[in-house]
Amino acid sequence: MNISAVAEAAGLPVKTVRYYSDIGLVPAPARSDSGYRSYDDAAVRKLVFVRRAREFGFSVGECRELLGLYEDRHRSSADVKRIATRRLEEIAEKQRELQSLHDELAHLVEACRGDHRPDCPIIDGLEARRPAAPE
Amino acid sequence: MNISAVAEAAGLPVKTVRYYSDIGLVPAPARSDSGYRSYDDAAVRKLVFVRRAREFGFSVGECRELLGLYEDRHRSSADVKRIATRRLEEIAEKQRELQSLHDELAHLVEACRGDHRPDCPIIDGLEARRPAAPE
DNA sequence: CTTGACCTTCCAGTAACTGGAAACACTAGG
DNA sequence: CCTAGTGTTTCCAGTTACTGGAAGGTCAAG
Repeated sequence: MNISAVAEAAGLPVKTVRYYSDIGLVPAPARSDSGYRSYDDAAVRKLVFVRRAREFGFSVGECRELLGLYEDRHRSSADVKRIATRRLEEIAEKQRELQSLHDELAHLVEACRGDHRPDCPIIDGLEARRPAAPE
Repeated sequence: MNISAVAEAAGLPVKTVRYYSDIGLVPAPARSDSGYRSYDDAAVRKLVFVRRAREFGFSVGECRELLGLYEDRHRSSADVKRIATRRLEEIAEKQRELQSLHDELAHLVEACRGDHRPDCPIIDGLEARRPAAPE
C-alpha cells in the first residue's frame, strides 16, 4: 500500500502518516525500489489505533505509551487503565472549566442588549475581576 | 511602572507582557532613558482585559478585535455580542465533544479489569471503529 | 564597589502538525 | 516514445501563544 492508500484506510491525512513515521510513532515503513513508502495492514491497524487515541485526547507521547502496551499484549492492562483513568480525570476537569466559562459568558451575552448604545456588559465583564498573579 | 509591576498588576507573566507588546496586541510602551519599558494604568487595564478574554478562550486575534471595540466605545455592542455568541457556540460544541469522549472512555475504563490478563477493553475500544477519511 | 535583582535583546524550543517548493516516479492516452 | 497529470520524495518554513535561556546593560542597597 502506498501512503495515500494507507492514509485513507486509517482516516488520516497523508502528511500526518508521514509525520508519524518520521517521529517514530509508528515503525518506519518498507520502501519500494523508487523510494516510495510501502505500508502493510499492521501499519493501518496501528495508525487507526493512534488516530482513535488522539481523538480521545491522548498526546502523541501517551500514544507512544499506549502503542507499546498494544504491541506487547503480555503487559498488564493495569498500565492501560492507569493511563486512561488519568486522562478521564483530565477530561472531567476540562469539562468543569468549560462549564464555568460557558455560564459566565452566557450570562454576559444575555445581559447585552446588542444595540448601538456604547455600554456593553460583555466588555465590562471582561474588564472586571482580577485574580491572583500567576506563579 | 516597570514591566514586572505591570505584569503583577495585570496577572500575567513578564514574558507574556513583553510578548503582547512585541506582537502589537497592546501598544508599544514608552521607554526610560535606559531602555526600560514604562507602562501606565491604561496599559494595565488593557492587559487585564486581554487576560480575561484569553481565559474566556478568545484567541489573540479575537482579543485584538475585542480590544479594538473596547478602545472605541462608539462602535455598537452588537459587534461584541456577535463575537461572544459565536464563541459561546464553540464552547458548547466543545463541551458536547468532551462529553461523548468522556462517556466513551469511562465506559472502557469501567469494563477494564485492570489486572494482568492480556486482554484489555480499553485497547480494544481504541482499536475499533473507523470513521470516514478526513477532508 | 560589589552584589543581586531587574531589565534588555535575540535565539531556540514547545506540540502536532500543515503548507509549499523542487524534483523524481508512475500511469494512461495519443 | 512523448506528454500530461497525479503521486511521492525530501526539506524548510510557518502555525499558536507563549516559554526558557544566554549574554549583557541598569539600578538600588550596603
